[in-house]
Amino acid sequence: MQALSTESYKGVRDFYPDQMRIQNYLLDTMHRVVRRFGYMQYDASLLEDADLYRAKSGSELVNEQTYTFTDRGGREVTLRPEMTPTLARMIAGQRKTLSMPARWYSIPNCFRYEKPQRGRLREFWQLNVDMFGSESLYADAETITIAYSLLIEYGAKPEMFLIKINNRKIMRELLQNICNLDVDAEYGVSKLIDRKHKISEQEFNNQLKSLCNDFAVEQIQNFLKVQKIDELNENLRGALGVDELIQVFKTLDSIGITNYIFDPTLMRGLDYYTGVVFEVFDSGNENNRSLFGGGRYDYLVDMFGCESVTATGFGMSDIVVQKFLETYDLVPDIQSSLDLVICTLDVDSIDFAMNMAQNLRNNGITTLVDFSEKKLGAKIGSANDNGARYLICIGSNEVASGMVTVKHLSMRTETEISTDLLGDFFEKRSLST
RNA sequence: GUGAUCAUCGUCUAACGGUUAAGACAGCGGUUUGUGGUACCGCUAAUUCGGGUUCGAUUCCCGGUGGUCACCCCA
Repeated sequence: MQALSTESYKGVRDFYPDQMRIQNYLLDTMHRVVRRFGYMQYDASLLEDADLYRAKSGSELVNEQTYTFTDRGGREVTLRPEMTPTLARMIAGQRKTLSMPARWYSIPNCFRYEKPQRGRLREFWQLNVDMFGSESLYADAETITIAYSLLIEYGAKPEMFLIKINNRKIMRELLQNICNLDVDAEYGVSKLIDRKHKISEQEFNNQLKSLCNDFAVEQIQNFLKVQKIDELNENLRGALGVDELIQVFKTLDSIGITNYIFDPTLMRGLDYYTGVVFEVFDSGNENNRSLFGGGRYDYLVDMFGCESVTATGFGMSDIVVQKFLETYDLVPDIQSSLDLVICTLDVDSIDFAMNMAQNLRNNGITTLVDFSEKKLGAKIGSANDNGARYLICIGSNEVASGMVTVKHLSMRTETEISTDLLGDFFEKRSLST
């Protein structure tokens, strides 16, 4: 019989303890920062009815880029490729009873059937932060502030990343009302602008000319050259989207966030965005890559047949954050931690040690009993490697006398104490060190 | 999905169309039978899989698998 492979399934990761500590750090930081803004956690199953994604994005996506299968009852099931449709479903389901605005977050694992690459795997964890039921632009500003705060909390400096901001409404005003494009042409131009940085100037202009007339081409080219919001030409200055952005920028300024720019070329791929959109970029010279982003999507809940609920939010994947932190050497060296390791010196002392350890654990002290038959020196070494703060050896002397020697491993000090008093000893110590 | 590129002990590296595939780290054991990781010695452990060329393939060729890069897509 052929041996089974020890490799994990294609495109997913095993989290050995060393990686799990990092993963926990990444996710714990997300929880901490987002809760600090008053957001409440929700979650759902990773299984969803495949129709949920068909409704939103067309069947091609569902069939080719998701894990979709038929269950024993003949239902089409999809492993969630993202959280937003699930969230919209949950919001719609409780539409009448939720108090708005609702500030919700989640860190689901999501699955995409794609060819894996670095930073892009088939399973990933994605922080989702969303606010429902507020059409205020302060909601958009708050969302961007959370995104900013997360990276700062991870240890990033503002100059390490750049927040690009745009408003879909400006583009819609330009393409629909000023250039008078039909729906197809508008869609084509949008996709083209999204790809602008990937193709040459020449190529871009050629494709643009094939999509719309000379007047529109000139308008669009002029618009895309704009560097600052107040440089927008007369036609657009009065547009609703411009005023909205000015207000969001004012709020960001008042908070002290300076590493943002207005970027007229920023589209974000998603069709469901309706207003302010933003995307955070690594500002390092080598990889100017997109880290994550989000924006306003006011009509997504409509597909559940209920009253519209305004919404704004963003998503951020664990993998992208980790790669970003690695390039700036910001991944902390996290040690596992143990309050105490008890080393047994002979087999007859193990029961005594086990009993002692259990009493300490009942007092909330993290205690490991090393009952292996290794040399004592090796046991002390591995206690150190495991991040233990204190060490106690138990042999026949200790069992007979009830007195133990507590070693503080890093300070190399020893304290002799009765086993009865150990609970108090650690309770006092854990408060101080 | 398309194209490119890579694949050697658990990890990082070395070597070669030909005798037993080398080293370091890690792990385990010993020198040391109740107290600090050291030092010294030893042990464990690999050519991704399948096919082809060849007297002989880990090496060359083809294919699979997996990683990486670009495209596609990026929710």
